[in-house]
Amino acid sequence: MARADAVRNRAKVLEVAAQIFATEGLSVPVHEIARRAGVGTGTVSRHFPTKEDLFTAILLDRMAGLTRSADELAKRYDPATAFFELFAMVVREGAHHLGLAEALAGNGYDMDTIGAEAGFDVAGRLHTLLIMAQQAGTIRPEIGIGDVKALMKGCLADEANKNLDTLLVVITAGLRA
Amino acid sequence: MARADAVRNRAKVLEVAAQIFATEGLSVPVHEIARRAGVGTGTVSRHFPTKEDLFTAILLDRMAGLTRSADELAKRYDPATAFFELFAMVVREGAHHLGLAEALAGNGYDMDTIGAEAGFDVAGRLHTLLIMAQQAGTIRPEIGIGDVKALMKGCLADEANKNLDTLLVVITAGLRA
DNA sequence: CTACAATCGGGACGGTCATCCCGGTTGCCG
DNA sequence: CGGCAACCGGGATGACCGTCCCGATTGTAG
Repeated sequence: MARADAVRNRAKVLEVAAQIFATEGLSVPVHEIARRAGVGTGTVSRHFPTKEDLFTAILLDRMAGLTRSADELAKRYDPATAFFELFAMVVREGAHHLGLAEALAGNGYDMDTIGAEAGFDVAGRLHTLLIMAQQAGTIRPEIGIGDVKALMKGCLADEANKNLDTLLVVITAGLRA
Repeated sequence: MARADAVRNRAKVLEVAAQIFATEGLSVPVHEIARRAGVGTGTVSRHFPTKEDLFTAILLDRMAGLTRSADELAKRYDPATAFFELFAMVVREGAHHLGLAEALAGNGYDMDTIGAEAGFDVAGRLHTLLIMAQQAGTIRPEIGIGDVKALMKGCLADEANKNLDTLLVVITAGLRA
């Protein structure tokens, strides 16, 4: 049985790391995370042998929520609406989570693979909705999932995040058939 | 009068660095650039005291061409057409120049400032065309230059660069009033 | 051709960071 | 309450990189 303090420390590290990754991105040193969590770097290393392990754990948590939302949208709305809603949801999530945005921007973390392996395949859900909407004739047929991801990255690149809604309007208008 | 070999070395470094930045991005070590140029790291350092100096020199060269093209477009076409052409031109330039794309994506280099100081203000040209096109009623009025840059980054984020034209069509359609 | 100064090469230095390791500590079972 | 195994802290280690420095070299003026 794991010791109580070990469980507490693991949770504390996870909580602090999630906060830091969200506000300051992935380039924060592990030592800094340990310091703010009030533990030693060794403690972080033991629970998450690699910095990537730590971030993956946090990522999966986020993606779990998105996947659930995706499924709800899919059954509640028509494909195109569900697609655009999910698109906006992912982008908004990334807009106030710097680390997530960086991961989406492809700084070494392959979110698709990570998510797919854990059953939280957000990209897959998006792709399915895209194809369905295209078959229904509501989204341009020549669009690929790669184009969609590129546009998502564009939204996340908006530093100010002030005009996110404007961008979404433009992109939505452009994607519609 | 500068020594002939110094001139040669400077040119060689510039040429090799441009090639490397284009194909492998900005994270290539300076030592590697020196090695491939057949010179010592000291030689690189002397001509370009900082890695940023080296990249800036290359950047300015690219931006000079873009600025010239921008001016031609502006006098040959109506604002909206010129805007979209310039947009496409910048994106295409970035598509086969990894370093340029990274700089646009904001990895520490402020292209706008660099370009403006040297008189190659691509962003400024783009902004002017945008406003003119908006006054002519051909582009949505709520768009800001920040939105435009975000969309540009999106295009450059397309790893495959296969569907660049598709993306441009989508974005153009979305931006039009 | 000679000598000197500009230039060169590449190793040294300093800084950053992720990961590993180990002596000290403490929760927990009996 | 005692003892041990699991756990803790944080310093040590090693990798990477940009920049600086200096002894060796070489172009060039005279």
